[in-house]
Amino acid sequence: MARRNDHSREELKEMALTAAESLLQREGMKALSARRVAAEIGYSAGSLYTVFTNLDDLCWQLNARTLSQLLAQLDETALQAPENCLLEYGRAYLAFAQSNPQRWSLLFEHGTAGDVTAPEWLNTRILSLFARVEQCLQQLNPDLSRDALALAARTLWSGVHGIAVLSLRQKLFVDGEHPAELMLQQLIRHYLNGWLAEEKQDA
Amino acid sequence: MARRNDHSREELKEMALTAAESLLQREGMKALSARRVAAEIGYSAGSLYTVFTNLDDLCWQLNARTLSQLLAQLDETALQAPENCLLEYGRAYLAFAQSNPQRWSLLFEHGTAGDVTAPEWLNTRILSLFARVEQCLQQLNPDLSRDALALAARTLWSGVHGIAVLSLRQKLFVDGEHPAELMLQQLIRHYLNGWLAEEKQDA
DNA sequence: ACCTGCAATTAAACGGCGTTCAAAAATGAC
DNA sequence: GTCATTTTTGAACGCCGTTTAATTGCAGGT
Repeated sequence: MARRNDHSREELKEMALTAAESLLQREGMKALSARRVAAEIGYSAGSLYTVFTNLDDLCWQLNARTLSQLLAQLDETALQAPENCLLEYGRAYLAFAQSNPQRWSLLFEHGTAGDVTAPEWLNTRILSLFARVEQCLQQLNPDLSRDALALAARTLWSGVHGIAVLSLRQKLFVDGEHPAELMLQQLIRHYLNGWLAEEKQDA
Repeated sequence: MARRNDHSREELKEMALTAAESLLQREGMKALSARRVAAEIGYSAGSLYTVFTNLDDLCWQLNARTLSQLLAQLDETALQAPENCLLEYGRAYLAFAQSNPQRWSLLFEHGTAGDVTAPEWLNTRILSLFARVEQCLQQLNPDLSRDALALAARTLWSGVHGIAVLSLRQKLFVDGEHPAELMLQQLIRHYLNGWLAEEKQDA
């Protein structure tokens, strides 16, 4: 029996999340069970329910970390290459998905079934991703309404996301060395071209 | 006990798939279990294993039907509006996702975990979706290599798919009546504009 | 009508799951 | 050392996918 005060509540939560991440990466979503996570940190399954309300809660907190790490990586690349900001963001997004397939899958596929919806504090982090894209777009096209900017950012990023999904699931069925990278370049280049051309035309 | 010869093997499979579809639509992916499907058609769970190798198999066969229905709906709209073919395809794609959220989710999220991969016969149907998009693109730009066409089709369709995913999962966080429809229009218009402009420039 | 062989079907079993909760263990205060 | 308090557990409940021995129902021969 694990002794009390061996670990504080926060420590326990931290240990559980770390173990869950490792388990997820090693053995995939199917292995991510309360019993196995507990076993990995030397506690019983019931103990997890003193720090998480249920397994969904654990997953969402895990997803919050994943999202933080993803955002951090986006910010890193942005510093290195401010001119091609959007392309670098896209590359980082795809790279993250490909090097962390399981965590990325959990991030976008958990809580999909039934009426369970992701908590707000998780969704706000997704919003902050869009904010970065909006910022890039605004630099390219400064005098544009907030709404139009928001819509353009979401449209472009849906495309990037779609490439990441289908590439990761191997549903593209196309030859070539790095098809996803090529597609990303084409999407961003062509979309921005069309977008800028149209906005210019309006002005 | 269900009597033998009440239903042929094929009938049994048909009944199971229909019941599974109904169950999926009514109660979501979590309710899609062997025991419940069997109960709905008055058989025991074990009987399903005489027509399906396992639950994954059942899901894939269900997905094959979903895909067929999706393709059929795409073809319908294509007949009605040959000039705006791509936009109509996109609308039909989004509409299908929104009116069949559970089946659509299963189609793209099943078999995501672990090493289990979708069977080839299922993937070939996805290919036939890309073929339709390629055909549209070829009409817009007849003298283009097969490879370039394939890549453009997949890039554009990844975008449409991304809009469908994020819209269905309510991860867009944007106001307005039909944001997905607007985004679809923008994506296709801008991407095609940029694409055509660039190809013209090359020629 | 009765048997018999065969195919269809089931019930029970196995191990695993999420979740709950009474009981047990470990602690800090006195 | 005792006791109240907090932490942790283990067992239980009702699910799950899957396998398999046993049972049931049917067709054909006599």
